[in-house]
Amino acid sequence: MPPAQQPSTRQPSTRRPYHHGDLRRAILTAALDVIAADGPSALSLRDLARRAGVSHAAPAHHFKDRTGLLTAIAAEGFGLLAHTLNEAADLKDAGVRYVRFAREHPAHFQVMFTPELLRADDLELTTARALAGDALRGAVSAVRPESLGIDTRLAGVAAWSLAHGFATLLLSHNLDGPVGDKDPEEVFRTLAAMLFRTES
Amino acid sequence: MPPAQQPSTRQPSTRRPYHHGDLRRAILTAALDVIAADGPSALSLRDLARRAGVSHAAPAHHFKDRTGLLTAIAAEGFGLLAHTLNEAADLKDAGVRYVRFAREHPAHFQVMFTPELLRADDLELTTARALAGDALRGAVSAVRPESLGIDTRLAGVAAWSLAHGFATLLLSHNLDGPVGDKDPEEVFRTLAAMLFRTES
DNA sequence: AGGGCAATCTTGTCAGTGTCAAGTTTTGCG
DNA sequence: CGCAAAACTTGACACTGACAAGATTGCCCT
Repeated sequence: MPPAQQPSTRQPSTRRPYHHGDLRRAILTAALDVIAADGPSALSLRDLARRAGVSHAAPAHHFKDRTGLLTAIAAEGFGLLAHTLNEAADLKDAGVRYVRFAREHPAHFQVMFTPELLRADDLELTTARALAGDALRGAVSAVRPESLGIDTRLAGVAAWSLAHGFATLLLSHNLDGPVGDKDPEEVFRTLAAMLFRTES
Repeated sequence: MPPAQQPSTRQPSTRRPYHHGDLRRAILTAALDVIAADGPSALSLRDLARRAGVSHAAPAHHFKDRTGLLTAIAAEGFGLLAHTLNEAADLKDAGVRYVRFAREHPAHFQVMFTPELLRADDLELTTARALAGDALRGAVSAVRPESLGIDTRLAGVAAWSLAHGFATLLLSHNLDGPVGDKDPEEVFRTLAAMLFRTES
């Protein structure tokens, strides 16, 4: 179908306005849909432009590149992740939030950890990633050092690996068998209890 | 440079022979190089053909598709992984071998766990994946059930998540800081000791 | 030995894509 | 009010994956 000209601002006239209104956001959400469904390799700037009802070169004005679009997505993802990790009660809760983030924002998650698709030196990306890193380290250092093995640094790597591996395998449908119809977050809580013999 | 015509079989004549000799393997290894360097999205069938010194349509005869090529890589990867996991002494050794596999075959590893790039119903892929799954389950069930928490199924998920997450984060250069110049396999051994309070 | 068939590889073509350059419309600010 | 910049369009170019049809070669079978 012809993309149903949405004025979305201004005149309710019949013809599509020259300016979209919020093209940047429209392209971003369309891209997230495509990536969540078929992965980043299925992403086409021209297709996104068609979905938004604009010309094929319009996205370039907001993101410059295909790489620029993906970098913006990754930066947004790290921001969202940092936000939810900062509200974690303890380390286990941080892990659960990590898994939940991957499930609720699969496109962000996938792009965030595919560095060859990103502009590594992008400022927004690096600062957002640093924020997320701080949040993660904060959650790790909050646990009493006696309860974990030797090094808090290594304990952080262990926790991150467990959560990241679980989330990744979950998204790639490699845990459909073992997890079954159980709530993945609840399953992860059990795994986390195996790693750290702490409370609950 | 012009791809240095390698007769590799038959006449040492100066002109390149019509048949390549082992084009399938040549394309595969070239693809692995490209993927290891710049990820699957940088893969171009025409570029691989140029590297092998054949025409742009030659690869299609061996792999049909871009998807077919990636599926063949994934199948080969699962075969290699199954082979090394079957020789593991115990669960921790299986984890170490898992991480070593990811480091020695980063292209295989990346493609194996990117299902949207693969032909899901391919026979060679599904059988190879099943073999690898059996090998993993074998390594998990070898450990005495008392030493791990409750369910062996869940213990397997925990071990797989830890190894997979560590390998993934390693390949995406997210552990360059924490691991530093230490041997990653040795670091992982420490993490594995945290998960399972078993021997050594 | 040799004839023919299938596997392998080539050439040609088409639609689709990312990116750049240059022009057009609109917004907003001095 | 006017004008510069932002937002978007049109056009073009090189590149890609895929398909079709033809050329070359290895190999099997009698």
